[in-house]
Amino acid sequence: MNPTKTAGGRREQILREAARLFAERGFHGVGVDEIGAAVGISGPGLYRHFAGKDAMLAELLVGISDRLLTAGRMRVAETDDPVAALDALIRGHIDFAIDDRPLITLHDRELDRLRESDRKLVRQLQRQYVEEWVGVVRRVYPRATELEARAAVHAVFGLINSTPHLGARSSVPDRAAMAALLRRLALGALATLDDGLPWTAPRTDR
Amino acid sequence: MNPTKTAGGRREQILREAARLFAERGFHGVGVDEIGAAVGISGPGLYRHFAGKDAMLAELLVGISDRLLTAGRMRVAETDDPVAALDALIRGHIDFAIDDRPLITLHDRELDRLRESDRKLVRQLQRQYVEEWVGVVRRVYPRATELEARAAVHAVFGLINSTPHLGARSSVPDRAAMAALLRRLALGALATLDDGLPWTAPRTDR
DNA sequence: CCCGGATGTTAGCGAGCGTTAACGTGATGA
DNA sequence: TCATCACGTTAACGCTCGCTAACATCCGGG
Repeated sequence: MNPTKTAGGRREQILREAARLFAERGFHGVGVDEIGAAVGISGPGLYRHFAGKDAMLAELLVGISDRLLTAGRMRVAETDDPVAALDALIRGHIDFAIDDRPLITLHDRELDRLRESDRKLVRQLQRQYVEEWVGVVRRVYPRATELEARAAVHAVFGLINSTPHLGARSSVPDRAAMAALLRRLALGALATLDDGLPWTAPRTDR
Repeated sequence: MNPTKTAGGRREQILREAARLFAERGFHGVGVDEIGAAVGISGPGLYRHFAGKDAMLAELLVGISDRLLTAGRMRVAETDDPVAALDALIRGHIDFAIDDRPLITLHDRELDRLRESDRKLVRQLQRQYVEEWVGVVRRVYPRATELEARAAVHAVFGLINSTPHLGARSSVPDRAAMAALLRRLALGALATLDDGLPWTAPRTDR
């Protein structure tokens, strides 16, 4: 048993390439032949590892949602300080967005291509992840309403998940700088939840 | 000539429905028969108004990119105060994201389905729009580097464009509140560009 | 009155794609 | 030695889908 090229490794290799292709050209825009070619086999050979094209997408989306939720819960459970928990959530999500760009892209783009049952499962996992964030945000910023907190959490997801849109150009900051910048931006956005309700326009006199 | 149901009105109606369907199920996930059914005609009748399915997407994406850029330039040109210009850009983008959700969704999701020439045009318009933002941001926050400003602008786009992901549930704030919240979050995120470089972690003692 | 353009309709073609069928091959182990 | 299994291959089927062809209908103007 070769640990680097076992059957499980093959599956993971296929999933990795499929994720990349799906993110690049969309689920319907990628043929099984292309996925096969990306891993050195051709076309229908994939059916020795997966029940079908749909099954690959389902495994990808369920996997990412589950990992996000599990990691999020773990980070929150590790501390009693809500501020530290929020920071940990932000850092974790940023790491994920930077290191698994294709999956993040698929996560909120190809959800509707799933079978009813899988879609429901993914949505449930996503919702629980959001709830984890909302709970922490409301503890850090008790003046924010439930609706505000929820919308703000989604907005921060959009902020962090914007990373893939920058294209892998040379014009992008390196990993550490990018992560630090995204963290600052996310914390700065959420910090406005602490202000009084009639929020003032930015001062012109700086 | 009936101004409400002229030929141009028909085209716009088709474009509106096509945008909605493309945003819901993806470009490849929608058939021409569905688009036709959405406007009361069936299937190939669309070819009296558009050269093909690709042409509809192209017109949608070029249209939205052009409108964003034009409106952005106008707002920036209307004032000499960079802070006011930035606020105007933010407000304008928010209005767009809230009022034209399908188009915003398509804008950064189905770009690769275009012919080379159209894709190049859309990318050019998008780039110019980003440059408009980056220029204003750098005037407001001169301590930010070019790369930081550019990444921050993309992040703010992601933040504002997160609106469609909230689903049209009842659990979403009304238009005015949502717009105000997004504006606060965007301004709060960008405000961190003004801080000293070694950005401090959020204080625990609040 | 009737011509012609605008705007639809249905039937059908041709290509692409996901999937299955049938078959090959090399390693494993009783 | 040979049955078995894991893992691929190619051929082909059936369905969907974008698009075209051919034909209908309404309607305004000479």
